[in-house]
Amino acid sequence: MWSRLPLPSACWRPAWPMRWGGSVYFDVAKYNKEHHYGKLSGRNIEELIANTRELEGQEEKRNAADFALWKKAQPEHLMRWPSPWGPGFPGWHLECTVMSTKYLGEQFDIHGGGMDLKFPHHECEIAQSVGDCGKEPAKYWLHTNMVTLNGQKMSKSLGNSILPSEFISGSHPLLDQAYSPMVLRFFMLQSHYASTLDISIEALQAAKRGYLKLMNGLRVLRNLDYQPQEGVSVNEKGAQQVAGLCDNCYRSMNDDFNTAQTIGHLFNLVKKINALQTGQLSTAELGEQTFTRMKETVLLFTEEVLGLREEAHLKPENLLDALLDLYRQAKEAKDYERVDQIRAHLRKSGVVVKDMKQGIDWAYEE
RNA sequence: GGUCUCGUGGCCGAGUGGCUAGGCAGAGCUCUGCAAAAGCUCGUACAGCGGUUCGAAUCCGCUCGAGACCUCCA
Repeated sequence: MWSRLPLPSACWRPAWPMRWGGSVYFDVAKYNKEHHYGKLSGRNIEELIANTRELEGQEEKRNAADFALWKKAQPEHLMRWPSPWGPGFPGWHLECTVMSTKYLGEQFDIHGGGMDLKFPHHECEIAQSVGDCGKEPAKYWLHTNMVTLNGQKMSKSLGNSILPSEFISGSHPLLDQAYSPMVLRFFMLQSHYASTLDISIEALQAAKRGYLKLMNGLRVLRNLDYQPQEGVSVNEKGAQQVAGLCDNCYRSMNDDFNTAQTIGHLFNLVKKINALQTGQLSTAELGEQTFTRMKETVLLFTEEVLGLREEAHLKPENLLDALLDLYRQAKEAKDYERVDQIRAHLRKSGVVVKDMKQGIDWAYEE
């Protein structure tokens, strides 16, 4: 991969790197004379150096805050590429900088990552980019907080770490069932990205039901259309309330991606949608403009902005079994009109019913 | 030890000085052949102590508790 990327020689100006043996380090102290190393995580270099302990393998650095740009490959090292300093491999921070520069340019809009990467990794990325081209790599940094499990940090040593794939399959002793990707997404969006999120069975179950409630609302909404009614005028207060909820969706997302609050507003709108379905509220009371706006807003925020979509939960086999059961009953009752009806319905899905001596089965229509 | 974050009702989780967050669970009501769904109503929460203020979950201080980073590897 590295052979296809612009290699460091083009990337580094001689201002801050310093060479040592076959490795190259970034001189943080020197950089800090002109720029603030630590601006992202609110640190200053004096404290960093004062608080650092002596560790092995750091003899090559001028001081502990320096970081490797290019590391000399030891003979047994598998990763190795040629460079002006001999065979080696890029430092961790440089990998990211070179890749993002190649694919996103010298400066891009948003750089995400867990808050554990804020220091030192992202500070180093900033220093490298500024050192190289004078620009900070990202306009905005978006740091997500950590996830805990039953109030404890997930870690391998505690034996409480669960892989994403294990959530989805449900194959983990700490899980009571499988949780689909959309349920997990909903679960995470219910908290702010910068807050810690605690995973527990109770919380996951609650999220699953909440997600299904939202999806049911969406399904109802898709089938709703504006119906004018004679003698029914727009309820201004109610319409304003709905319009306000639509505004709030935008407002909360614009407020540092407050997805939790946005979901809250969406649920308030789902209440209105359900009331419309059961006739406790009419679209005429809402007014065409407000109704249309509500429909567009809810679909936009749920599906496009939050990325929450309906997952197919229905098992076609079960539905087919149910229909064949009705078919069998109709046949026994000699209700041939109904029998033909069921056959016609199934044929629409490419399924033909097979009446055999041994019983009833089905096949794909050929 | 240093720097920083957090502690909200049974559970999860928004909210940063006065205005209903929301979801799940629970109770009651309406609707209903039964059941479900849905709607309405309810619990009056902000770790503890003290302070600032007309007023604090929200600001300040202290205490207790939880967590992150401060070093390597990625």
